[in-house]
Amino acid sequence: MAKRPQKSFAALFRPLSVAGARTGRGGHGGRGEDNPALEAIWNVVAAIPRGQVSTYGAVARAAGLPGRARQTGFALRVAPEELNLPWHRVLGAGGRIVFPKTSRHFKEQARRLRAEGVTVKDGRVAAFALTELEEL
DNA sequence: GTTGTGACATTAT
DNA sequence: CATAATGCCACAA
Repeated sequence: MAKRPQKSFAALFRPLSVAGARTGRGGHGGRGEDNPALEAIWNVVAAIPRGQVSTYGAVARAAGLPGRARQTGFALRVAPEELNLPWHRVLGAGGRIVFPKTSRHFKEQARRLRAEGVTVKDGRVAAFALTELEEL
């Protein structure tokens, strides 16, 4: 049966030249993904313990980027799967999933969270599952 | 260099 | 609780 290729999340978005996310800081022969901000965010996200969830704002703050919650989303969007980042452990404010309920990501994220031991109800997770990420 | 958009947050209505 | 508006900052065209 020919089922749809079902591309991965990142594949669906296809940010195009994402690899060159570097803000054109060219110069000295460096590699592309040298964005400290992205790396910091990835680092924080990867540091989220299993069974716990965090929010974009908290991750951004833990990454050293207070007030840049959106950048957290951007970082995850361009995050290569090779990093195996638990993006599903990152939710919106109040532990609310930012994806539309009818979206594929929503179900996938909820499904994964359940697998982690987190109770998801109506696109929300138990508040006690939220972590402050006191990174540093 | 300007405009528009975004895997958000917060506050107001 | 839902929607609207505003803020905030970075990236893309």
